[in-house]
Amino acid sequence: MEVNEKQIVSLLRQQGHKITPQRRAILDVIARSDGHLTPAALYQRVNRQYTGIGLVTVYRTLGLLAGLGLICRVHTGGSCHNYLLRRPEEHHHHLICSGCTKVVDLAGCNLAAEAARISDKTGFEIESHLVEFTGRCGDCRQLALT
Amino acid sequence: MEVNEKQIVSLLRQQGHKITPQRRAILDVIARSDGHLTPAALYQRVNRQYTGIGLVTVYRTLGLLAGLGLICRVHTGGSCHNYLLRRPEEHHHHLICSGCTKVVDLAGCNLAAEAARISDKTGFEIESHLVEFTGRCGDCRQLALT
DNA sequence: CCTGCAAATGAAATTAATTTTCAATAAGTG
DNA sequence: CACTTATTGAAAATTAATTTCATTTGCAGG
Ligand SMILES: [Zn+2]
Ligand SMILES: [Zn+2]
Ligand SMILES: [Zn+2]
Ligand SMILES: [Zn+2]
Repeated sequence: MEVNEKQIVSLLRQQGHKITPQRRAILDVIARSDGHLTPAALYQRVNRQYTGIGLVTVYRTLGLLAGLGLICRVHTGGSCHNYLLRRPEEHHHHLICSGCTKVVDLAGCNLAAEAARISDKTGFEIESHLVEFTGRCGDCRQLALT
Repeated sequence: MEVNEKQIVSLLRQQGHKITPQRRAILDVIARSDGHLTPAALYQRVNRQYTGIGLVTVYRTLGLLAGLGLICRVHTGGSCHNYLLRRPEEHHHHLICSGCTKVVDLAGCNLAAEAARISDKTGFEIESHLVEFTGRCGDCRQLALT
């Protein structure tokens, strides 16, 4: 199920990207890592085994891989420079336009059962959840047509 | 349904926070704003009507309000300093431990129907979605007991 | 095996967001 | 009114991420 290094390499080639030692090193470290890493943490790991691989290259490679859907990004809350929305109301979800960053509140949430299931399965005590849909609003789609 | 300024003020007082002119100004602007704002944008708006309110105070007030659940944060993708996870596989969701930031992949997703419904209702063309559950893992809960 | 060119790299500078520090100020209690 | 303590804001510090640009290099084509 998991995409292995060889597959990634051939996909990269297919897409016209070059296979550099740096990219190989990064892929290798990712392949042998568990869990998740910040770009900086990955940079450190890579440089424990290989030399002279720049942080910029790590950023660029991660961007490339994420863009191709080969790795995934996680918002780990923390101090992400988030946008703020007014209107408290109850818990709800968000719909964000990728064109103009307009945000629409989505009332209602039926994830309680799902949360309970996850809790049972994983032993986590679920505290909260975040759901965001991303898409293009009508306005932005109009603009794209011209 | 919405919490109004007066209610917020009394809640703040209840919690032992002081009601300063700065906080009033920020609350006032939030109350009259639509949609969402970055801290910087809010800062600008506040200073169009009031004078001498520092950006730091805006940050602090937003943090306070968000902490009390009176406003909400949105991750608008962009260049949030995200954490990265290995393992591509198919689309899936995440469960994040708020104690140790451990991330667990949650296989399966049954939000397609929901996405279609949202699309119909809002006119957005849904491109993707993000679901994150946050909770405390077994290990972190153990630690908390001591 | 060469050659040439576009893609990729990395050091350094830059941009940007957010947090910390700390002295001065002011809210609210009694 | 006075006192205590939270709050404020300017400036510095921290941190993350991107841009720039000269140099290097993968690899396609000969
Ligand atoms: Zn839009
Ligand atoms: Zn929900
Ligand atoms: Zn944990
Ligand atoms: Zn999903």
